[in-house]
Amino acid sequence: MDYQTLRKQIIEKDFSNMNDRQFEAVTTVNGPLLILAGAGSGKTTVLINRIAYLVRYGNAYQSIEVPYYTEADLAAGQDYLDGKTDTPPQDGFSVRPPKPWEILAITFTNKAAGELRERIDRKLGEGGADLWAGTFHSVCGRILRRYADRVGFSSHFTIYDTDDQRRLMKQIMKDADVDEKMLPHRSVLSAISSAKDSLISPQELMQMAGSNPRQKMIAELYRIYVRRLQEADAMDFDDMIVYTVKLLRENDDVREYYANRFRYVMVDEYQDTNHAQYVLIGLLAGGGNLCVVGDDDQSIYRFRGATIENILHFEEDYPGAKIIRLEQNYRSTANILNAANAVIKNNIGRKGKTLWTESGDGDKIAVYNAADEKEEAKHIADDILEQVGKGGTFSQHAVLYRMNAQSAALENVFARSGITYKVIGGFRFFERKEIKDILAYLNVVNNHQDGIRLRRIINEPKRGIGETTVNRAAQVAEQNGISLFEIFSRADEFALLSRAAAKLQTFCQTIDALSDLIEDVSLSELVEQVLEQTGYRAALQAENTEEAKDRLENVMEFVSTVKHYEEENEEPTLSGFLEEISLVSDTDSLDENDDAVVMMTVHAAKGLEFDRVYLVGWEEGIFPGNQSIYGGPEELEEERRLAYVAITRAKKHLSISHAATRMLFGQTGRNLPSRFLKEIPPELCEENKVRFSSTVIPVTESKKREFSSGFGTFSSVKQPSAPAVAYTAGQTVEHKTFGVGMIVKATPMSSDTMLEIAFEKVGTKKLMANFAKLKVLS
DNA sequence: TATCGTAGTGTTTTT
DNA sequence: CACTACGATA
Repeated sequence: MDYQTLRKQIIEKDFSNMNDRQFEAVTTVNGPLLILAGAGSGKTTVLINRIAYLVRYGNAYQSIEVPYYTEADLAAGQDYLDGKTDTPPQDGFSVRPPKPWEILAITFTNKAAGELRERIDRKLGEGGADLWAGTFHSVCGRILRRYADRVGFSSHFTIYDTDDQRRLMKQIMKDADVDEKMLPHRSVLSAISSAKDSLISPQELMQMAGSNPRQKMIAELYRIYVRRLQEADAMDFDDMIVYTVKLLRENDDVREYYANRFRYVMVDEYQDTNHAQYVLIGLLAGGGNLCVVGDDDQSIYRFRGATIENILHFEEDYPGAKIIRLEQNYRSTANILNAANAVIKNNIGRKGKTLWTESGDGDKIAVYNAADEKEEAKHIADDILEQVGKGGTFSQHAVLYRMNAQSAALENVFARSGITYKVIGGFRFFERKEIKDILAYLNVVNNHQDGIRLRRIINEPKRGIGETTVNRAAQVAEQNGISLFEIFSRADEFALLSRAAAKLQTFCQTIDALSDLIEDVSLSELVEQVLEQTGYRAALQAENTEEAKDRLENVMEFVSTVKHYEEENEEPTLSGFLEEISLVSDTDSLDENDDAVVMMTVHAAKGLEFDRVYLVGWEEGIFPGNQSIYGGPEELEEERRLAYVAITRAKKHLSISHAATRMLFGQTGRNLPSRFLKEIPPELCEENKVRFSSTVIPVTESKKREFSSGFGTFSSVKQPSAPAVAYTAGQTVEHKTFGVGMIVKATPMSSDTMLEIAFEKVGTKKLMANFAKLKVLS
């Protein structure tokens, strides 16, 4: 057997766990490639294998005649990248396989990037850490830290979040005397954001505005906003993309450096890229070895500028592009998959594909009509407890809703039922007031120009520096083109500020002293010093209320976050830390090691999968939401894609529910079942599997008529009853399958007792006493 | 200047 | 409902 055939065989064996399509996707590495990957088609594995393939074999499989790489080639490649020679690798293709640091993988979350690195490490033994993997924002951050000066920022520029943007815009509009009633800052910001997503400059927006006064005003505010951000040495999320594009467009050397460095570029979730990101990808993937992975049916971020056109026009944008479709689903049962297919086929604007699976039908989809949102929650809680009682875990369950506000009703019931749960998204740790305060301090210490953060903390804790003082100082700063901080520190020079001058200058000295510490002291020590020197901790301690105690605890928690960061990073820096926490996404914090039911929005669930999924609030006006019902067919199609994403999260069991009446935002409304529910063929569903609810739900006459087919007619309600045997912590028991164990915790619930038992062989499990059929040994 | 109270307001989805 | 923003008062 000749060498090449042998080699081919080795590769085929190495990736023998891939199906034919997947194998093709893994080994097609040269030139543009679009992988249309349906939900659950194993695209993550494909991506990982593709990188592993590249690093191990280069382009060997396709261009078998290219000689096996030699030491000399390696050296040549190294030299090339070090800029010692201008000769690119021959034919534009690599002769030697690329190194991990020559591969760029853009993922949707930081967590996905981390997993990618880890799994590359596991597969190749090493090298994962060198891989450039991250979200658009973190990759841009990394590039910008290095070249920010080329676009007018310093290397430790600040990142403004939505709240900072809001504050800044409110200030700008106040300065410009714009009436918020006519033009809310919210709409200005969203207009600016979509302009940035499309790479439209303030000048261009002004031109586009023509004579429309409202549009002209927005463009003018945009111009000021951009300037103010630059003065503050700050970027918002959109800026990170915009300025990276600007950097690469205007600096040939930088563009060439990255385009040459990244010989292979991969972009996941391509359907959710916006125009700016699209341009960025084009600039980075100068070499043409671009592979994008996406699913037009899962495009759910139109509201933040994502355009499905990017995926629909990929072939035109990159001539000669190859398209590979992955349509075999390995995640869900046939019933779940068919339901998803049935729903999405009602959309018109799509590439069109039908997922199939070899797995069996599985459970039917449980459809449940609840009286109201409380009953809906109870039903789910009962179902989860039943599963856990049978030996299941909490963490295999997920509840998905359309908006964060819907979590409250579920949390209430879950907490009372003794269900361990975790809410992803909503109010985040880093959005708490006390945390934002400390972050503001750190940001100001890091960057004195940061006026927005400075305003936040100048009188927190109270220093007797009021709004009037700050506004006066801001005016002086604006007139002289000096930063607010500098005015504060030179307060004695201005008559207007004489009254507060001493206080202002003391404050500035404290900040300056803290800034001096950055070089000499560890990050956590710096944070300690900030808490100490600024009097923030002392002020909280002095308050002596429950709330202050709570906040103090959160502050401590924050300090341990800092310590954690220090341990995780080889060279921890203040700006690095601040950037990292600005860019964490909600799902990054998801840890599948703790056993808890996961609750989150459908958006947040993208890319995740669970054995048992509960979709709540499938009602007209909720899902699809009113906005989309009245917002035109495009909006509705996006909503349907969202439904498709929701359904395809489930592996084994899917439950969809809707409530006849729902209390939301303080009002009780009646909603009809969602149209998406009607799009699922009835034969796949099992309607209203009536169960014994643990509590009496009062049903009024009028309501009874509404859903007589369902809950209303079933009036038999099981009374809460104590379990046959009373269990207490400390008892030793025997379970049929788990063996002998000791009860660690016994939590009485409405009609049963939840037991936490430490088994000798299988570890700690949570069981329901009535289900577990335990034998008491002692 | 700080605090308290009330009125008003807005609520998709997120890096 | 829950939060914020603003205005009146101490």
